[in-house]
Amino acid sequence: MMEIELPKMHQSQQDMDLIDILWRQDVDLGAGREVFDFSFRQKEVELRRQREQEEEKQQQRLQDQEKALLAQLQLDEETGEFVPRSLSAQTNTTHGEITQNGAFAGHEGDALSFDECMQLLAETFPLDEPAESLQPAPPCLDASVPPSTDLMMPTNSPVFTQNPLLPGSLDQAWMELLSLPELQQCLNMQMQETLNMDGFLKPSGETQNPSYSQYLPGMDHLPSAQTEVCPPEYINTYDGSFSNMVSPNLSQMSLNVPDVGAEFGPEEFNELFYPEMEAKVNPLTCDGGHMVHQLAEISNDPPVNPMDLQSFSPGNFSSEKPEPMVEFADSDSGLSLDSSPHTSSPGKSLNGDESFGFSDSDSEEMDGSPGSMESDYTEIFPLVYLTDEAQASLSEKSAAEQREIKAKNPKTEPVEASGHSKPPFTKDKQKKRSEARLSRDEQRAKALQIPLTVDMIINLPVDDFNEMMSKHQLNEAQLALIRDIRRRGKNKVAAQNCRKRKMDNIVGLESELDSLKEEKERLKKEKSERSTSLREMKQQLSTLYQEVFGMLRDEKGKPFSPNEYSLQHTADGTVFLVPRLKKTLVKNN
DNA sequence: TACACTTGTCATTCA
DNA sequence: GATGAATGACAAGTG
Repeated sequence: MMEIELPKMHQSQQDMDLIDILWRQDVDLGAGREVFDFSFRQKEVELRRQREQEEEKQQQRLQDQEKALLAQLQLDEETGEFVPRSLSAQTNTTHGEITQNGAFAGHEGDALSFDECMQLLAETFPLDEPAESLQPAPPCLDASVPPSTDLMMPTNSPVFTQNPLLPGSLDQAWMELLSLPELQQCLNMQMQETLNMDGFLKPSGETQNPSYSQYLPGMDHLPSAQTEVCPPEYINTYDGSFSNMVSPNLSQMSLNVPDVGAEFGPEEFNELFYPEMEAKVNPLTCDGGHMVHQLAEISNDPPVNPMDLQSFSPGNFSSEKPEPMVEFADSDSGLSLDSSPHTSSPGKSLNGDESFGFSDSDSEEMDGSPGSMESDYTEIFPLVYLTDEAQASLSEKSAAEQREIKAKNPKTEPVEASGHSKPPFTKDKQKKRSEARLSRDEQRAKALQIPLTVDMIINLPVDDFNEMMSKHQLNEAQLALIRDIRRRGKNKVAAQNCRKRKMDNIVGLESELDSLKEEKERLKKEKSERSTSLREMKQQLSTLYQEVFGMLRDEKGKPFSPNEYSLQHTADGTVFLVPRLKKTLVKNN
């Protein structure tokens, strides 16, 4: 039975590979695979069925294995250091487990060939959906996929260079896969995400891999002994990330794969980048219950600082600019990144929590250096004001209530509290600028020690304002500044309202213009219809005229000549036969 | 670097 | 005359 089917299968496999090549050549043009051969699809369906059966067997085997591993991981979970993978995530990552870990495959005695790996990849990515295949959904965007799923991949890749059971071309293929820009971008995103979420590196290797994968473009060729310290479930995740990220047309991509560093063995790499980890985890193996015990042993050790790992990571050797890493470390404060107007999003900049650490003295110091780095802080500074809710509520309160609230929150943002929580053209960034602009007035007022808030100066009624002014002894400069602040504040609001009205007028006029255009088109159509109707009526009248005129006879029974006579009718409907000459005379009369 | 857009500010007019 | 609203014009910041 198998002797008969196998040759057939191989033949179909050859056809499939040939069509695969053709399809991958044209997939960039948007051609679907089914375009090439209809019979191929039938063969493909059969092949898929066979492979699905094989996969089911493999998956069943792997699931049993994973269950055992999960049971082992649960033991680690007692230490609080390891979180077991979800079954679904592992199920998605089971295909290539054997293929990616040569030692593991050898242990199972069920290693797949490179072609089989590629077939599994081709199945993983639906070939009849080139659009999706060309743009595989980054697994990092999939919440269901653990971050470590992707990040484990690069650390496992170098193992192929060490694995005598696998062909050398497989390593190159992995290098190509890892060199995919999309994959690297995704890995970098995962790296950033992981570093943002985790303050320390987990001993499970989830955060080791980010630091490693981040520099894959430059150093992905370096072999690593990471797989030796890697629990098998992470090796499983390798396949999941691979199948999720690698596009089926990867063979189309010609990449300059760096020479696999023969001078970099896994031990050298580990000594270079993970000296401590190597000392602790080298005895680890991927099989047996020893791993669990040793992993628990690692988990009890102090966690490795991710930045330390980054400093050890290959990126520092391949990157020409190690300085950004130092800056990145400073970004943990949450200020350096967001403080930059180029990198900070308006929403983040408006987040009061991030800028809450600035004090009044900070803003005053920053005010003296416009355009400098501190000026950016000056723009952030007013964001420590009340929240939007408080500002909105402030805008609705009376002046007295506002004064009361201002007493508690002296730095209430003036614009928001002035009843214009939503200026006409205000965006977040512009709102930030607006706040920064008014904060200068506030800082000027503070510099002159004006005992009134800018909001009070601007929004108080004249009587209340005068009363407040009379309560304080103000010098000339203070009075002038208060008048300027009040004038500018009111004018600013007026300008905003004016512009809003202008825009509303423009919108209204545009709408009116549209309606007028529609009316014009309707009238033109109506005119055309009327003209057509009139033309038809004239035609009918002419026909009727000729018909009636042709029926008229003189005394001799001869028809009247149309050149000598014509028919005319009066208002009462009476019709006369009038000679042409007489008709002319009648007209003249 | 040029350009468009937004916003703040000033000057002016009017009620 | 003082005040506020409205608006054109200009400058500065930003993408």
